[in-house]
Parts: sequence; C-alpha cells; structure tokens
Amino acid sequence: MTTPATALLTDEIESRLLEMKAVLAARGAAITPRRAKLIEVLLASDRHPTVAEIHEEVRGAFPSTSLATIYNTIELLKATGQVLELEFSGAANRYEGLRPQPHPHLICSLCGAIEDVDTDGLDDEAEAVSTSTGFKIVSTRTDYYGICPTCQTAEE
Amino acid sequence: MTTPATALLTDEIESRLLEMKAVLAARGAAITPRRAKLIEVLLASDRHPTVAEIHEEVRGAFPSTSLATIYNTIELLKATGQVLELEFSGAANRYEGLRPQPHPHLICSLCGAIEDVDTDGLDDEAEAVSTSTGFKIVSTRTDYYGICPTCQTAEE
DNA sequence: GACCGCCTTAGAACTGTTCTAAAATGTTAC
DNA sequence: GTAACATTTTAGAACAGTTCTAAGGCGGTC
Repeated sequence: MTTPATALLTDEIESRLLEMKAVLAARGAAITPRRAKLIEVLLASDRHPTVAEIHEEVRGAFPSTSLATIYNTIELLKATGQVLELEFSGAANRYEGLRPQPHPHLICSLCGAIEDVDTDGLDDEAEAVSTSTGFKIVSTRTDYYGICPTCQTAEE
Repeated sequence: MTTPATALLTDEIESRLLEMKAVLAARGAAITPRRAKLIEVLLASDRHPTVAEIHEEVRGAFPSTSLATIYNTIELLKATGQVLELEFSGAANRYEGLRPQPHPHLICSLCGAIEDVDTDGLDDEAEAVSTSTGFKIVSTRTDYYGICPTCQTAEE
C-alpha cells in the first residue's frame, strides 16, 4: 500500500520545515513565531508567493507584522540557501522554499502561473557552456514563457 | 583572403541598422534623428546597455533628449521584435539590438559583464519541456551566473 | 497656411525594495 | 529576579527604475 500523494507532499513539507528551522538555528538565528509562520506559509504555497502575499498571510496570524520583517527573514533564508528567489523586473520577486536549488520554471503569459520543471540533466548544458567560454558557472536561471494548458483550452 | 573580424562585425551592424530602420518604417514609424542615433548606439555597444547608458550617449548628439524618448523608442523596438530585453530585478534592464532572438547569456557576478552564448540546439530542451508539460512555449530566457575568465585570474 | 497626427519633453506618479532609528523582545550572567 | 546586552521588529522615509500625463513642437498633407 502506497502513501497517497497528499500525504507525501505533507511529509516533504514537514521535513523541509524542520530542515529550514535547523539551518537557521545552526546559524544562531532565532526561530521567532513570525519567522516560523513565514516558513510555513512559504512551504504551504504552491504558487511561488511574493513578499506581499507572504506578508498578507503572516499578518493573519500576527497582525502587527511589518513588511520589513518579511524582507529581513527572506534575506536570512537566502543567505543560508534555504529559499530560491525568482527575480522579475517590473513585478514582485517570487520565492520557493521547497526546492531551493535552481531549476527551470514555466511561466504562463496569460494567467501568470509559475510551474516547476523537474530536470536532472540540465547541468550538462551549463557544463558545456562553461568549458567553451571559460566562465565558472555558479548558478543557472531558466524561464520558459508560454501558455499553460488551462489557458490554451480557455482560448478556443 | 578572408575579411577581418572587425569588418565582419561592422557589416553585421550595418545590415541590422538598415533592417531595424526598415521594420520601423514599414510600421509607419518615423526614423527621427534621435531614434536613428538610439539604434546606432544600441548596435555599436557590445555591453548590453541600459536605458540610462543609451540616454547618456544619445544626449551626446541631442542634448535635450529626455529619458521618456528612450523608453518610448525601446518600446517601439520591442513591439516590432527588434530588440531583446533582458530584465533584471533591482537593476536596470539591458538591451541587445544585434541579436534580438532570445538566447542564453553569461553574467559575471563580480564585474557584471554580460556575454552572449551562441547556441543552435537549445530549442530541443524547450521542445522536450513543452511535450512533457503541455505548455505552449513562446520564449525562453536562460542566464548563467558565474565568474568570467578575467575575474577568475584577477582573483588569484 | 491651417490642420492633423506623431514625436518629444519635463516632471509627477508608481512600485517594489532597502534603509534608518527607535522600540520591543528575548537571553545570559550573576 | 534583574541588569546588561544582542537580536528582532516596527513604521516610515528613501531610493531606483519605469510608466504616465499634459503640454508643446514638428512635419507632412490638402
């Protein structure tokens, strides 16, 4: 008997939650209630939330939370490699806590949905580029812009 | 006897210059002196210039040029697919007129240099992602972040 | 030469992010 | 328990890049 997908997801979130807290603690940072809530919000969301969205949700639990706290905590998570930041010009950055390693994303130009792409062998490309150019490649960002299946059917 | 690289480059710039003007003209847009200068600046630069940098240079020829004109003209070029916009959060966008089709870039985290990556077969990856996800992929953005050869030697 | 539409200007407005100074909240030593 | 101290948090100002707005300038057409 296999575990249902939702339970698996919950387990994944749960273990990341513990991991993230552990990394912060190891660095000497306090796991304050606001920070704990922020991490939960980040992991519970499958939408690559913005700072504003995270702020909104954390304020549900701690109404006096300021925006600066969200930015500060995200900064802390970034510094420890616990969050992946997707920067967008002209729009708010988006954050991902579950899979903080760089990986490609699909972005729907119509509805704005952002989906993860699971790839294993993408580093081959970076490897090839590195050897041909002499660059020491540290990180890769790949975004595919297009129309998601839902919007495609809605268009017809 | 082969043509020297610099002459080739000049030819490439020259033909792009004509092409860009032709596309604008075909759309009914005037090739004003400011716009012509902007296109020249864009093509002459190998640094993926920002709007501010372009503005600075165009002002060398037409001192009263406002920033809005640069933004407007870039917008016009974007609308006709004649310029590639590289968006950066927290930093100015950068523009490329010579090769307006999306292609990967190498970005040095130390000196900020941006270099083009010449690739032919990168669409295979997009193709694979498209079939596996159902997304209709329209455009791809790939940035490799790392340390350029120059900065690597300077580090030692 | 009057009209009309496009081009341009200067500056205000806007958005997301970062900074600042002060207040709040722990934590630790004793 | 409490004094001293570092960390966290707050509210709002500051900032940078981009977009918007209203007005004026320019050039072609009839």
